[in-house]
Amino acid sequence: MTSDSRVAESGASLHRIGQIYRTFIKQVDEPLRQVGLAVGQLPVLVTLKNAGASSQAELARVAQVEQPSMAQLLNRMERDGLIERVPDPADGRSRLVSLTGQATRRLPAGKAVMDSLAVKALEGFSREERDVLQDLLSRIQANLERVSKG
Amino acid sequence: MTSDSRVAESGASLHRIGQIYRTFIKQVDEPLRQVGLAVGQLPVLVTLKNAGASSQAELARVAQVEQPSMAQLLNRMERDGLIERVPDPADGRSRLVSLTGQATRRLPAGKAVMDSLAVKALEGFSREERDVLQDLLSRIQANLERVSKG
DNA sequence: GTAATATAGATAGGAGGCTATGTAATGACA
DNA sequence: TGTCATTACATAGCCTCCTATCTATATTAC
Repeated sequence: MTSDSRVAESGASLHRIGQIYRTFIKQVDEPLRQVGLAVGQLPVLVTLKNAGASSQAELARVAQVEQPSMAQLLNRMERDGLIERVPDPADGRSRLVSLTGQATRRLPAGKAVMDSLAVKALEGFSREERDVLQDLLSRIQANLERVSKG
Repeated sequence: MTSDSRVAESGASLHRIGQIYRTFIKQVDEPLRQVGLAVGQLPVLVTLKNAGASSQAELARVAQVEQPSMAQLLNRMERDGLIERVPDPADGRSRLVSLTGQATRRLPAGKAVMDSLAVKALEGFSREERDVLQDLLSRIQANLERVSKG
C-alpha cells in the first residue's frame, strides 16, 4: 500500500465522521424542537437532572465545550424558561444553574428522541460490532487528544 | 442484554462521533489559518481544482451542505480572495465559481495539514481495522439516510 | 492588609451549519 | 406565445461552536 492511499483512506474516514455527525444533528433537530428542546441542551439537562444545581464551569466541563459556548447556551435556555440561575451563596463570582419544572417535564421525551435515533443508527449491528466501533472510536479520540498535548 | 444498555451504548457511540468531529476541527483550524485557509473551504477548493469552474449548486452537492450554507461560504471565500464568480454565459441565473491563483498556491499546504492530522488520528490502526472502521461508518451513514427517506 | 494571581462569568465578533422565503431566469406546454 | 412550474441563487434569522478579551470576586504571598 502506498503512503498516498493510506492518506486517502484516513481522510475518507474522518470526512465520513463529520457527515454522520451532521446528519444525526439534522435528523434529531426537528422532533426535538417539537418537544420544545434543542440538541445542545440535552447534555445540560441530563447533567442538571443527575447532579442537581451546578455551576456554568462544571456544565461546560461535562459537555466538553468552552466556557463562552456554555454561557450562550445557558442564555438561550434561560430565555426559553428551561433553567434558572441563582447567585451561589458560597462564591460571589458564581451562579448555580438549576432546571425549571418545564424542563424536567420535557426531558423524558427529549431523551426518547435521541435514544430512538441512536438505536436506528446502529441497526443491524451485532453486539461485537458495537464493541469494535466503540474501541476504534475511542482510539481515534485518544490519538487526537494526544496530538493536542504532545 | 437489556434494551436500556443497548440504548446507552448507541448513545455513547454517537456522542463520541460528535466529540471526534469537534476535536478534529479544533486541531486543524489553527494550522490551516496559518496557511490562510479554513476548514470548510477545503472541499470547495479541492473540487474546483479537480473539476474546474463549477456552479454553486454543484459545489453544495459535492460538499453535502445546503445551498445557503454554500452561498455564505462562497461569500467569505470571495471576500478573502480565494475564488472568483463570473456569470455563466449558458445560464443567466448561474455564476461559475473558479479558483484564484492565491487559492491554488495555498491548496497543497492546506491538504497537507488535513492529511497529516487524519493520519495521526488513525495511528496504530492496522489495514484491516481501517477497513472495518470504514465499513461500520458507512453502515451508520446508510442507516441515518434511510431514516430521512423511509 | 495589601498586592499579585487565579478563577467565574460576560461580551464581542466570527465561522459554519440550518430553515424559510424571496427573486430572477429557464423551460415546458396548452 | 404566454403562462406556470422549476431551478439557481440571495437574504434573513437562528443555533452552536470558537478565540480573544473584559470585569468582578477569591485566594495566595508577602
